[in-house]
Parts: sequence; structure tokens; C-alpha cells
Amino acid sequence: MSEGSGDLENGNQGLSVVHVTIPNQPVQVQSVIQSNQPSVIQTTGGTGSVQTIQVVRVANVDEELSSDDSEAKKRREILARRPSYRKILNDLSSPVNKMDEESNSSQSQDGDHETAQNLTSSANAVHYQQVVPAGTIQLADGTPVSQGLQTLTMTNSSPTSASNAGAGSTTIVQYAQGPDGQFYIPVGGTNVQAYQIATSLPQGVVMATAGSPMSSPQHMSEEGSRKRELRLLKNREAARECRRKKKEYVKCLENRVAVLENQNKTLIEELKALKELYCQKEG
DNA sequence: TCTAAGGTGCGTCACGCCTG
DNA sequence: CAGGCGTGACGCACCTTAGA
Repeated sequence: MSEGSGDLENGNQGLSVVHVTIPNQPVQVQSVIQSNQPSVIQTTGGTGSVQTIQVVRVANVDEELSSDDSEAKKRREILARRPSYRKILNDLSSPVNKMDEESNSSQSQDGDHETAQNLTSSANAVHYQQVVPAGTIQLADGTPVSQGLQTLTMTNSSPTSASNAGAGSTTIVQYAQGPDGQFYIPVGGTNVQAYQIATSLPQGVVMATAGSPMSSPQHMSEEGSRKRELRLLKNREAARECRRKKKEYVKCLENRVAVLENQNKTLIEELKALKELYCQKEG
């Protein structure tokens, strides 16, 4: 769990440009892309057998992050009605917006793992799909958890971005108990699940013990505190995921800006060239 | 070297929305 | 309608950097 300042992940402000040789379309290209953002593969033309494919993340320009209103109350109301990042990213995952309709594009599903993506390019369409490897579960120091531990599994319904794209993926939060009675809970980011030692069993994970009635007042209070612990744990995970999505969304917007600026530049140059051509014909 | 300011991430709370 | 979920807001800790 790293803290401290830093740039936006990878400092990736521009486009990832992939050069693909296409002798006979369609062509299959395999590339490893770290970013998990919903992406569009744009074919930007190319001559001969070389075609340039831009891997860009797209954002819905219509969605704005914040309003200029300074009044907190009003702002809250606005925020309350603002579509969630999940919805926004769903939009991003849906067939591309108008700007990209001109280009050849498709969208990706995203995940938190380093992703191998198969790019398939055809004359007018480029598709790619992700192959998401299973996550590794280990202690923070690298010790695998799987051996010699009693693993308790609890579904944590925090949706991944894959589910944003409609793929429906559920994060499984696993708790493991060591032979010494210590509990291990997941820590760290979403890329690699590491486990840290916890002093108590997370809430909602009930260890069934013989002869312990579940209805005693003491147990009720324990139940309450366990429920709270579980809620906090889930909320912690949800907040983490939410922040990740927010960063993703901001990156989408930034990349969108880059794409639009690029397109604007191209159009201006095109206009300039046409003007010159026209002037030459006139003269 | 020290310190203040700014940036970033995290955990928690509150609240609205969604769903069974 | 209750419970779960997503997310903004807030406070805190830590890091970086610029200026004294």
C-alpha cells in the first residue's frame, strides 16, 4: 500500500500508438497493455502495408465532473444527481460516440490485471479482447496463503470494471485463518491481492462452533460489531474501487482531450492544405 | 536543515439509489 | 421497504518541493 504523492499512473497523458503490419487484412496482433481503461482502437490510416492503430481511451464528453457552484448544499444536490462513474464507464463501454464513429473502433472491457489483449484489425474495424489471468493471492511478504490455512470465502460485490462493460465479474474477498488463529485479510491494490494479518475475524464471517447459541445477548452485540466490521471492510474496498474508477475516468477524459486536440490539429492542417490547393487552382 | 504548502491516498461517515 | 452499494465529503498521514 504505497502512499505519498505521485503523478497520475504512468503519467500517461497521450496516446498509445501501436504500429501494425498488415499484409492481408484482417490481421491479429497481440500486445500487452497495462492500462485497463475502456479503449478505442482507432485506425488512422497508413500507406502500404503499415497501418497505425491508436489505442485511446474514450470518455463521454457530455459528462462533467463538477459544477462551478460554490454552495455546498447546492453542490451536494447536483452531485447526488450526477451519474456514477460506473454509469459513465458503462457509457464508455457502449458503442463509441460520434467522434469515433468516423474512425474504426471498438471498446474494451477492463480489469485490474496486467492484460494481454488480442487485437484484430480488419479493413474497417478493429476488435480486441482481453485475457485476464487469475489474480494471485499471497501474503504481503510474498508468502502464499493457500497452504495450511483455513480459507474463508466471502463474496464482495464490488463490481469490477469488467462488470461495467457488462461482463459481470464478482470480486471474491478471501479471508484465511492460520494455524495460530490469526486471520489474514486482503490488503493492497486491486492488481495483486496480498494478505495481512488481522487481529480478528472480519464480520459476517461466522465461525460455526459447537454449543454456542447464536441468540445470546453477548452474541448479539458481537454480531452487531461484526456486522459493522464487515460493513467497514466492504466500504473500504468500495472506496478503493471508487477511487480507481474515478482516476480511470479522469484519464479517459484526458485522453479524450488528447484525441480531440489531435483531430482538431489534423482538420486544421487539412483545411490549410485544401485552401492552398484552391488558391493554386484559382491562380 | 527546517518548515510550510500542496498533493495524494486512505479510512470512515453520510446519503441517495437500486434491488429483492 | 430494508439492506446493500456507490460515491462525495472530511479528516488524517505521509511525501515532495520550494523558500527561508
